[in-house]
Amino acid sequence: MSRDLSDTRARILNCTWNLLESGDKKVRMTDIAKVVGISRQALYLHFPTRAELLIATTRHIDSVKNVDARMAESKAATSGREQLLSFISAWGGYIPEIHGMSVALRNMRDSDTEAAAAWDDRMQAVRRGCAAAVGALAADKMLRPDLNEEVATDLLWTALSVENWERLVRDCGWSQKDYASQIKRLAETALLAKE
Amino acid sequence: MSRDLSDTRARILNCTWNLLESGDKKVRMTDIAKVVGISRQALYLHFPTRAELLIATTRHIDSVKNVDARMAESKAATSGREQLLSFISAWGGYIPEIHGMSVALRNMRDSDTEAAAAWDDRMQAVRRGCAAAVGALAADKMLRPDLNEEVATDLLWTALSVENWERLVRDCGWSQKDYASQIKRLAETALLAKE
DNA sequence: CGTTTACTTGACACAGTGTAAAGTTGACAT
DNA sequence: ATGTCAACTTTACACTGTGTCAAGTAAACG
Repeated sequence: MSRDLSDTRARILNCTWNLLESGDKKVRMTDIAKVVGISRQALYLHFPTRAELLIATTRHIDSVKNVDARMAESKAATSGREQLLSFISAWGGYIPEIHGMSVALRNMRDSDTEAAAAWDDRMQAVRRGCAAAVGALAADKMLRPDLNEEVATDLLWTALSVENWERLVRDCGWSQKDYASQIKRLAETALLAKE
Repeated sequence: MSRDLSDTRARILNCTWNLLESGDKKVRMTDIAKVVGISRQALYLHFPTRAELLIATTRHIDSVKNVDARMAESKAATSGREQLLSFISAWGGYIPEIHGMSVALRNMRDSDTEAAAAWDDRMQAVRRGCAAAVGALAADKMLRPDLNEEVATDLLWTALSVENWERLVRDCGWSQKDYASQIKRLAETALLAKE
C-alpha cells in the first residue's frame, strides 16, 4: 500500500483531532508534531499557522462525521415540533464529539481573526438550523404567541450553545442523555404555544 | 489631602477596571502601567502576577459595587416567584458591569489555576443564589413537579451564565431590558409549575 | 545521474510575563 | 545636614510558544 500523496497531512489532522479530544488542554505545535512523529517545523510545511491547522482539523472532523447530513436530517421532520426535537438531538449529540476542538478554536478568538471567523461560521450554521426549526414551528402555528421568530431563534440558539453543554455536562455532571432530554423539555416549554 | 498609604494600589485597581470595561480586549501589564502612569515593573511591587492583579480588581469592583448586598436583596422577597425574579434582576443587571472583567478572568483559566479558582468562586456564589431561589420556589410548592431542586438549580444557573448574556446582548443585539425580561419569562416557563 | 519532494536540524525574531539588580527621589527622624 | 527607608525607575535578561529562515539529508523518479 503506497503512501497517499498527502498521507502526512491526513496524519497531522487525525493526530490533532485526537489530541484535542483527549482533553489535554495544552495542545502546542510541539505536542502535535511529537505525536505525528515529525518535526515541529514540518507542520508548517502543511499548515501556515496553528489557527489554520485547527480550522482544517474542524473541516476534517466535519467531513468524517458527515455533519451536514446529520444536521440536515431534522429537516425531513413532518411537524415543527418534531423538527425542533430532532435538531436538538442532532446538534446536541454532535457537541461532545467536537468539544475539545471547540475549546481550542474559541481560545484563539482573541488572537486570531481567522479562527474567530471560522468559529463564528460554525455557530451561524447552528443558528440557521435553529431558525429553520423555529420557522417550522411558526408554520405549524405552534410558536408561542408572545415570541416572534427572531427572538425564538436567538433563545434556542443560545440554549444550544457549546458553553451551556459544557456547564451542564461537565460542570454539573449531567449525562449526555439528561442534557438532551432537559434541553428538549426546556425548548418545548419555552417556545411552544400551549395546546 | 494627603496620599493614602496605598494610593497607588487603588489607582492601579481603578485603571485596570476602566481598561477592562472599556472593551479593549488587549489589557497587558504594559497597558495598565501606561494608564496608571507608572512603570510596568512597579505593578509587580503591588501585585505578584497579572492573575492576582485581576483577582484583586474583581474584589475591588465587588466591594465598590456592593455586590453581596445587591444579591442578598432578593432574599427578602415574600414569595418564591418573587425571589426568583428579583435574583434574576440582581445578577442579570450586574453582568454588564463586570463583563470586561469576566472575559479577562475567563481567558486566564487555562494558564492560571488561581484565576480559574477565583472565577469558579464567583460562579459558585451565583449558583448559591440560584439554589436559594429554587429552594424558595419549592417551599411554595411552585416548582414544576418534574424537576428536582438540583436540576432546576443547574438549569437556572446555566441560563444566567455570563456567556448567555454575551450571546444575547452582544451577539444577538438584545437590549439589557429585553435580556432581563426574556430570561425571566424563560425561567418562569421552565421552572414554575402551571397554576 | 541529477532533480524533486518531503522532511530534518538549528538558529533566530517576536510578544508578553515575570525576575533581578542598581540607581533616583522625596519624606521623615535624629 | 545627614542617614535611612520606601516607592519608584531603568535596564537587562530568562522563559514560553509561535512563526521564519536557511542549509542539509534521503528516498523516489525519470
